[in-house]
Amino acid sequence: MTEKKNVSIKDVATRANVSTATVSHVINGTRFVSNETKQKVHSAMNELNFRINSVARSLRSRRSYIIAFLAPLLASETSNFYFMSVAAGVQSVLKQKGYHLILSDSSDNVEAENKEISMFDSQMIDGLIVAPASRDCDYEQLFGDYPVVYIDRVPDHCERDSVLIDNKTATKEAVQKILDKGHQKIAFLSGPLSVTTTIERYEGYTETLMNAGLELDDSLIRIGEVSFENGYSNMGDLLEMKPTAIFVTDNVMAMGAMTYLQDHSIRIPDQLAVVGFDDVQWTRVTHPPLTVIQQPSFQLGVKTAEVILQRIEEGISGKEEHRLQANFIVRQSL
Amino acid sequence: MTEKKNVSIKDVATRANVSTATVSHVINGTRFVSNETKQKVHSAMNELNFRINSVARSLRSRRSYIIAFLAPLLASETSNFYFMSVAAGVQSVLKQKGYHLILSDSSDNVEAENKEISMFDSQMIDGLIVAPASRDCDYEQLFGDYPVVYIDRVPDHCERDSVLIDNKTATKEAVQKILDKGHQKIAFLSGPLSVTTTIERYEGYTETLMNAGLELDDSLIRIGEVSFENGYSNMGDLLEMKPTAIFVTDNVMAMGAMTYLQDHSIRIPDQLAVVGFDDVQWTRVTHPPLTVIQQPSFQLGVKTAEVILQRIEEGISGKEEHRLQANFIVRQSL
DNA sequence: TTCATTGAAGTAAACGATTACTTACTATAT
DNA sequence: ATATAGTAAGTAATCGTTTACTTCAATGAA
Repeated sequence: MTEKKNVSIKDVATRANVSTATVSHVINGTRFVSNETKQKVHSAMNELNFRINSVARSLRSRRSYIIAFLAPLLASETSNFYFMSVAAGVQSVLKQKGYHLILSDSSDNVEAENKEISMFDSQMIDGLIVAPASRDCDYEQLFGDYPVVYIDRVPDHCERDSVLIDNKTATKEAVQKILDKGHQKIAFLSGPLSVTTTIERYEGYTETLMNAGLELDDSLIRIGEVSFENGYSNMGDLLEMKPTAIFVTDNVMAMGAMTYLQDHSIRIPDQLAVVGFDDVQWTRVTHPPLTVIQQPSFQLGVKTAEVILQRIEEGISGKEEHRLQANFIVRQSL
Repeated sequence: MTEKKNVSIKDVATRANVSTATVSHVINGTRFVSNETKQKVHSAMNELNFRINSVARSLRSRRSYIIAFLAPLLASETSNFYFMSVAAGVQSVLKQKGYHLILSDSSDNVEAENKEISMFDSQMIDGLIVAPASRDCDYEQLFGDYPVVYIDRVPDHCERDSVLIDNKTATKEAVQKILDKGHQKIAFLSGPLSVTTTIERYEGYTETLMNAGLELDDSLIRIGEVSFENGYSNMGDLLEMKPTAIFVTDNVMAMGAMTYLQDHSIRIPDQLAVVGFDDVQWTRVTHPPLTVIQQPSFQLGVKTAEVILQRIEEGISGKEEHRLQANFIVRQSL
């Protein structure tokens, strides 16, 4: 790389015949500078093609304008882009405010996650947005001196702000809709109950059935690792219990399930009604298009960004819970 | 935020009764330090819960271990996750090497893109990976003093390394396969020819037809903004020209097109054979599953990360073109 | 005329690491 | 005994900003 010496604020100051303090204040608008002087400084900056060194700035001002987002971004084989969409929402807000976003992948694995967290030191980031991989991990001791906001899920003893989807309400609504269609044997297919998100959905399902005076039938409930294959095979198993409807809480598993149904020419919704989670692209082009609970993923990111930005501004961490409502998207699979 | 004073290398040095230089060398392994002293330093670091300040480190060492990825990440309404998948590939390599990734969205818009580039100053990032929004923009003057690698596409007068998909070869192979099935009237649906990627695909299509001794029929060719709606409506228009097969170069448009075909109960591949681009999730669950050209998006990211990391190591920018081969995934739509 | 006030800009000490240069000591060769 | 080389670690300048504190001149009041 060419050893171009960097143009510093000092060079600008010399050229404009002012002090570095003045240059800095012109750049940041942090104190009054006469128009005349401002002009001189601006000219000097242009002539020298000055670019501020944000690292030096961060060091001194203790602000980096960088926020980290830690989530299972690259997770499963059939990549789950849910968090990417969330990230897009975060990004859209930060961008406007002049912040940068660092994306980190936790692989939904506590160790990888902890390692990532310790890679961020307090000076490097102004805040952290995290979708915790585990419920029982003492995150507090890992965090540095910056605001933290949990997104999508929270650990057991949550001491921070959180922005979540109202999973239980959404699930209850969906299951109720299924009941309203006259179904009694409603299967439930889901990922492991190791994150609050899944637990809430599970509770929504069981509570709704119980409220309707139905017995819970364990053989209609399948919980397993999230994967296409798992969705596919579990669908086969569940079908033997003769359900008339199925509710799938994860879109990757749902895709496996739908593929199974398609491979075996099961007519939807006649033979089996299907309701899924997440309004991902493919749900619109299946035959028939899938009825789903749509999580406002982008909005989730937007809200989270807003919350963390405010905390950064205030200079304090908080412990507020924000819930976003999901939408029930009616298509033809129910 | 609590005004916790940060533990610095100085505090560690004092506690361990050594100099800051020694502490630094212990941390970085940059010169020999006796085991005894190393021990003292490590103990002191643990006792004080020392975390290195990477900002100060960057300032002095002129290395940030941050690489930026600038691409149309959040692009269209029906979010196109192609670049997210590429980012995942980049990320997987960087993570191993202790680098961080900053994701920036260009919105495929030159102005937004230029603004983003100028937000990165030379100290902040060690390298830039960019999918240029435009062919005719003088990027060189915008870049700072770091290696740059173009990904997926290149601008007109490319002076940098690039990592690309061999679009032309892939397209030729695909179109040839369509011809081999006996089709003569092959429609072509694509996004604007404003990026090299699309141009190469267009050339692949025309050349293959010409090589086969067929006349090019402009009425079978549709080029327009990338969107679901555009895919949908263009599919309708094209159908009037009675093609027996269609090649769609963009997955968002393909989704629109497939939806049109499904809505109008066109039998695939009997009435119309379809070949798409990108092996995105939904192509596996359409009826029938779509035959596509699969771009090794994750691998593209991996390769790019490797290239830029090497340039950073070498300290020089280069101008090499790397091409990755795409795969033809045969499913039932052809 | 003198002193206080205000306005505009300068001085220099941080921020927390890295690193070129120097030092102090030990061991070996002459 | 002295010069020489080698080993382990210390000193302090430096990276490029921000910012608390100071300065200087001009203005107006007494």
